[in-house]
Amino acid sequence: MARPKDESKIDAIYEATLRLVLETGFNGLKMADVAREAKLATGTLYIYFKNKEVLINELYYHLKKSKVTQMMSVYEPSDSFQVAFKKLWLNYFTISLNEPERMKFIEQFTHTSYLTKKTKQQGDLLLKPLEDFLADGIKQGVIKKLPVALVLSQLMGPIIEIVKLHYDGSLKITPALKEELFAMAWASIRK
Amino acid sequence: MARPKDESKIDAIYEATLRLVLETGFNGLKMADVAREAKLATGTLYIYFKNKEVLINELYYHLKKSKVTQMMSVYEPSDSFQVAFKKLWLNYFTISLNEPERMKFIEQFTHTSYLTKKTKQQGDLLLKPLEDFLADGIKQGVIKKLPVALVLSQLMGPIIEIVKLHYDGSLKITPALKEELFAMAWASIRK
DNA sequence: TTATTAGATGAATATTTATTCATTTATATT
DNA sequence: AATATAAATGAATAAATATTCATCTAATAA
Repeated sequence: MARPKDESKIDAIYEATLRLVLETGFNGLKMADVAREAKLATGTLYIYFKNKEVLINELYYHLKKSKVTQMMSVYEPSDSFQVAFKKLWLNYFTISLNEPERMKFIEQFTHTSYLTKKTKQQGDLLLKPLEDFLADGIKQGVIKKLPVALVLSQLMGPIIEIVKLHYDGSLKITPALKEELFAMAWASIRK
Repeated sequence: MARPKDESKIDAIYEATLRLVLETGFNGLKMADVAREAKLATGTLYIYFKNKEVLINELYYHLKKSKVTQMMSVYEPSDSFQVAFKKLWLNYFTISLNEPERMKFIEQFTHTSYLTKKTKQQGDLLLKPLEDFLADGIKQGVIKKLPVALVLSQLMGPIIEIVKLHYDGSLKITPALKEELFAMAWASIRK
């Protein structure tokens, strides 16, 4: 029996934080700036997020979850490994190019101490379906027998770097180039 | 006719800054902490570096230069492309594993606004010999015909990710694994 | 040996910024 | 409508920190 929280504010805060964090990093992020950008009073921020650290951790999980969900949405278990792999890779690459901010944010925090152990764990958990998929490829003898984490690094690494180049404006990605990059990724992990 | 600067202090400052920046990022870096860690008074820092931004920019260039120099030191022009490529790749990978802090620092700042245009330019210039080497491989028809920046991303990307895994303690790199990773890198860019 | 000069010091200053809280406002229930 | 409750506000507070500067110290050169 009172005024309800306006859930749309959470999205506005997330959006503002994402944009500003990429400019400044965690410590450079000003709560007052987030508030202004999200069109709220600073005090209102603290109704939705206990403090700056919590805000970052929740945004991290939110972004990682939305990204992984979007990526896995094209997965069809009836596909062969190769077909599914290509769908997933192209989808992931396209998503990353289209939302480089989300990718950069996730990438920026994954290996830092701003994330709590719990957030890291929860984030890693999201990748489980993908890891299972790759583990199956190894079991089938279609891709190289290596630690799954390493296969993931081999696949993610170039994408991260290439998206950054693209983001900086120093590289234009054509459809043909995309195909070529997929071929390179596949060549590197296939048996 | 006066007391001379103690150049060894620069190294101490660099070392302290590197260690602390990896914990905290640029904005989290406290000049007072740098001074304490380098065993100087805070005021002394400002004798050697005009301010925090200059310190970071100079350290970035210093680290990138030392890394590239160390990498290129194994290059012998008389080697075939393949032989030279393997030497360079293995050397770069080993160096990165041995000095992950240096790698992480460079990687952390390369695509951010803390670096001045000038520092970025100077840093890019250091890679010229490597780019020439790769361009030659393309010309010889040994590796895929693609923008050199993209070939570099394809090669650096996995290394960066794998070094982070190793740094976090979640992956041990054996000599056999190193060979395997080289093979994957080569498979991805060979024609 | 002594004068000169620049390095070294660290407390003080000036600025920035996360978080709190007294007050106001809007909504849901009665 | 009236009331109760929680959201919203933004100025005030408290804490942190980059940089400066008056003072001291040590090395050079005459």
